[in-house]
Amino acid sequence: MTKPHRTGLPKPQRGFITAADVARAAGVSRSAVSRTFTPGASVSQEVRERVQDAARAMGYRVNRLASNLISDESTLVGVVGSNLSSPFMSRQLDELSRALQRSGRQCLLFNAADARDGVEPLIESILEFRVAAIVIMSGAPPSAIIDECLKNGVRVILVNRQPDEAAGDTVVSDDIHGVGLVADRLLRAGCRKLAVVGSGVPTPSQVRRRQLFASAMAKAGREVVTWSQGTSTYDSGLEAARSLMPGSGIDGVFCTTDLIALGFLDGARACGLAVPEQVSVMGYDDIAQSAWLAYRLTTIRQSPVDLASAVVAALARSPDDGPSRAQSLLPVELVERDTVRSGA
Amino acid sequence: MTKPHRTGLPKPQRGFITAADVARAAGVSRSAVSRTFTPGASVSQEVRERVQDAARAMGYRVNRLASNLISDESTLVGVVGSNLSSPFMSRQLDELSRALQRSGRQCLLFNAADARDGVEPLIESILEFRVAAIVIMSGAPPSAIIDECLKNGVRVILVNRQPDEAAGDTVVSDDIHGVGLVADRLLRAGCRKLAVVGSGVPTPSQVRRRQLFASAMAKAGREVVTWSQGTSTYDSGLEAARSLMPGSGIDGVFCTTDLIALGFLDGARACGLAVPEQVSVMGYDDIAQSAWLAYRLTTIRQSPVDLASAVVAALARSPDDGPSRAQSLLPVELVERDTVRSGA
DNA sequence: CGAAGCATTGCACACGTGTGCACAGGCCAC
DNA sequence: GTGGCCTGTGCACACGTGTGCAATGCTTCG
Repeated sequence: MTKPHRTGLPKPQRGFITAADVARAAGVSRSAVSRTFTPGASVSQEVRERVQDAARAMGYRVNRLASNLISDESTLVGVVGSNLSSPFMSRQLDELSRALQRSGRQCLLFNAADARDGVEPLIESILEFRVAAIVIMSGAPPSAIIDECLKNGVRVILVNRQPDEAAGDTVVSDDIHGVGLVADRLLRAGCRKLAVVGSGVPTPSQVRRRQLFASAMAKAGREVVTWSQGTSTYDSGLEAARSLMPGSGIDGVFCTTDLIALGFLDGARACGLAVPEQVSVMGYDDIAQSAWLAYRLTTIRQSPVDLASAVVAALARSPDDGPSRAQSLLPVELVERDTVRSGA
Repeated sequence: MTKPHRTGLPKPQRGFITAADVARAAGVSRSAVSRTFTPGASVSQEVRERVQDAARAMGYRVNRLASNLISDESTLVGVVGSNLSSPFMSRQLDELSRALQRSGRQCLLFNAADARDGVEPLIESILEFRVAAIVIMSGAPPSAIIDECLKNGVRVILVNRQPDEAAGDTVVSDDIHGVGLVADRLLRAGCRKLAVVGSGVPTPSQVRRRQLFASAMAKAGREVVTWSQGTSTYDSGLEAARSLMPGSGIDGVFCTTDLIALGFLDGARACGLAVPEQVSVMGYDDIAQSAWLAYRLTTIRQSPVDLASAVVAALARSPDDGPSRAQSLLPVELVERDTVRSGA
């Protein structure tokens, strides 16, 4: 059912005021109205004011659908993510959406939580809106569809995804350095028997951190127990501590995510283990909750603000240079709190 | 700078495939292509298959900008919120975006965090995209602009806002019942000197809960101390406990938000107060962290899933019935944990 | 005073799609 | 055999906007 053809009524009840309406009211051509709202266009001061007054009075707003349709320069950015309510992801989304807005873009959000058959249909859907770019913070898009995005002039930015499989710009946390800091700190605390606790879901950062930690410890000649089950949640950490720790002799634990680490801390305490006297625990991300007095988790900080800036910077790069494959490494930093034995 | 006029090249390098391209390749008219992708349109099986094959091969995707431009039936929903990284808000956004997607809509997200001069310019910007509706989860939009949305056929749904000031549908948590549960529970625990702790930002739910609690306690003849400073964060709760509790004799506290309550708990413990033996503490929202072993906060649950359903239901109501002012009350529920003395 | 330059404005086309209308062709019933 | 009905298809218009091109009027310089 389409909009009924403009009736003879002077003011159509439904639908928005168009530039033609404003032009008629201001006694100018429609072009003049369009130029009034186009920065840098040539309009006399007098006409501009007349148009602006009429537009204000009538409640005129440029129709960006029509505008984008013709100008081919969209300010829409598709963002796909899952676990939007997890502390780290929600923080990332918060900062990203702010940065996008500050740079004059809009954020078309797609939640991948229900995407049982991958993010591909989501990306298809995003492309229908002719976005300028797609930011993927979750899921593993097949490289075929990424290539198709790029072919159509849609930038693709992968956040913490494997960069070697597909094209597109990549923004990744410096896991090598970060996990190195973790390994150093736990060794300095004198830990002899280590564990790495992560989720069973093989997201790129999960497996990467686990492998980096294992190899660093192997190099130092330390034994490492691996626990990977469930999802990346507080409950997983809780269960890990309960079923892994009692009588194990483990005295140093790296949780691949702060959220897991906090659950692990509570689980360890419930088992009667003293942190950090008997077990040292480290996390990764530095979510807000890690600073809470009940936890004071020693962890690795990666800054969502930096991530947002990096994404916007990647967006700003001229797309005419062809499908770039630039990778930006985000700095990380050790945050000392109270869950690792002092290295004295 | 507009797209260069279609050159003589058989395959334009930039930009998307159009329905006309597909029609040419499949040897049919452009109408046939359009009808193939329009559910319920009349196309023969043979043509449909030929079109679909060509479309798949060429990577054709309907341009929803052009489609929305003409059909006037947008599936885009503007969502404005702030504090997107707070546990409760991020959970709400998570559920809302999922529910919107499940109902075939898309979510255009606007972060109001940087909006120093109100959400009005944000709403202006949203309207330029000719969204079907706007969901406002934050900020206090002037009723003038809400009326203008409605006049243009854009539904407006206010989440936990004051419904009496402006038109538009409203979805609110049942604060009256919820705060009633809080008051009952604290009285049943035998608390004699109460405090209500909230942020200094006068959001509707903040002031509402504070007032309801104060009047309920006044009715029961109990003294109530009010503390409202800072924002609705963990740190506010922490500071409140430190500067309010020592030597005050307060034995029952209602924090208007779980996040504040968790900070308050840590602050109270830091002051050497035993919870719930010396102080009973209750929150509101039931965020995930409240169930963590370090806190086990007794609180009021309001379900973000219910909220999302209510918003989608409001969206589904026919807009032809004129600007409705329907209000849906979300049920709340007492969650008993360990921060309130047993009522025995 | 005339010519040239410049600012301003309107016309007309383009963007990509949905769909009413007319028309063609096949099928069925009388 | 012929008229009526139904299905399928193409033409053409509409949606609201940006902008190149030409025309107009004004200013300035020689």
